[in-house]
Amino acid sequence: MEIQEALVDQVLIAIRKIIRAIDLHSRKLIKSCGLTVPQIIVLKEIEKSKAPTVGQIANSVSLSQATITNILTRLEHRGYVTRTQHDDDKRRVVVRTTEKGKEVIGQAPSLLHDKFISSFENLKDWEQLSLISSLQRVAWMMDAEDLEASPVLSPGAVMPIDPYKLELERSLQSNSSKNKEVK
Amino acid sequence: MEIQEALVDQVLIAIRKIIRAIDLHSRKLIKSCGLTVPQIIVLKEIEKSKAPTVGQIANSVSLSQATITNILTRLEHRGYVTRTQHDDDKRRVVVRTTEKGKEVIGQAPSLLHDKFISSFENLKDWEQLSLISSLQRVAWMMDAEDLEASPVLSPGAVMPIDPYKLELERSLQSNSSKNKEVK
DNA sequence: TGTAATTAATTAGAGTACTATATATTCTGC
DNA sequence: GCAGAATATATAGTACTCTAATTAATTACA
Repeated sequence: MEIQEALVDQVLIAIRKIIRAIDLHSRKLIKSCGLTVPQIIVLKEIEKSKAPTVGQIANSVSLSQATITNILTRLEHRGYVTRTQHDDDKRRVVVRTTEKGKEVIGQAPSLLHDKFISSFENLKDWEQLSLISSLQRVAWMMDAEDLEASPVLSPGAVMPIDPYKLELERSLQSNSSKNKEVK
Repeated sequence: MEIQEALVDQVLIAIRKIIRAIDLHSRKLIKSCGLTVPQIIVLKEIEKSKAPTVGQIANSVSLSQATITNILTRLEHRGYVTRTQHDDDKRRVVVRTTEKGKEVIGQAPSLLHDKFISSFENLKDWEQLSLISSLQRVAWMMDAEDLEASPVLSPGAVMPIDPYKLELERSLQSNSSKNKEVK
């Protein structure tokens, strides 16, 4: 029982270290390319799904609408995106990248530390898959809370892991359509 | 090569989902107990290491000193902690929990989702250890960047995993000294 | 048709987190 | 003892993120 608690603590500690590492990396990017990780993610999403609305971006990148509005305001001020009213539905705002915006994403660096990426690439295949599977599993276990009235988890039931295997396989099959930002 | 990039993307996506889940949970805590996760972490740390200075707290919880000052200001306003000048070295500020502060940590809920914790506890032992090992490994791989002139990573070298085994074992041995916040 | 409910985006307000800078204090070397 | 270096904390400024409330536009239904 106490061991369980110590282990759960370890989970939180490890996650907070990861969060901090990602945040620090994001701040370094500001100096090297003038954009933060969230800004690059949003810019890329706009490029990927041509001329999306604010809400669509929010759904795609899993952030609140208010956050996207916030980030877009900054990107717009720097001339990387434009906001125009939707023709049919005037409540909607259509977002597009400018030429300047396209240019800056083209040369945007990797969203994860170079050291992490090289370390990751040096792992054996099964180790890579195991890492990703673990991360996705944790993400899923945390996400479950929001699914009110989710499928019954009987006490003692083993966590389903299949969704992640599926997601992983899907990503492997569709990777040819991904943009290359990692050299 | 392209598969590698898709996998690295999967890592970032999974981590961002985890970050968001933790943030959302933290915001829910504000309603249930009036404190956020970082506030609880800081409060607990003050309790644990009796009367620490601001810098000591920052080191213990791996946040910048400015962030701790920020959080302490809020905790002080609500009467959960006090700040007093150190007797010998007047640059230092000694932080202590008030009675009100001790009370509120006593009834503070878990820092991770209940669903996550119950899911985690239902995992087999090796699955729990595997999850934690993966998280710690990711944290380590990301942290490595900050260690300028770190031990040479020859191209093709396998990532060392031992530091985490050690950390894990240490936590298992010392868990009896941990406070019980998870029922 | 016209009001009510819904939907889309923004605004307001708060918390976390950083870097860089300022301020106060202590230590060091002369 | 005192000027300059080092240390500890606080402040300023920025960005991300959320929820809740507002504004504007569309849809539904009576």
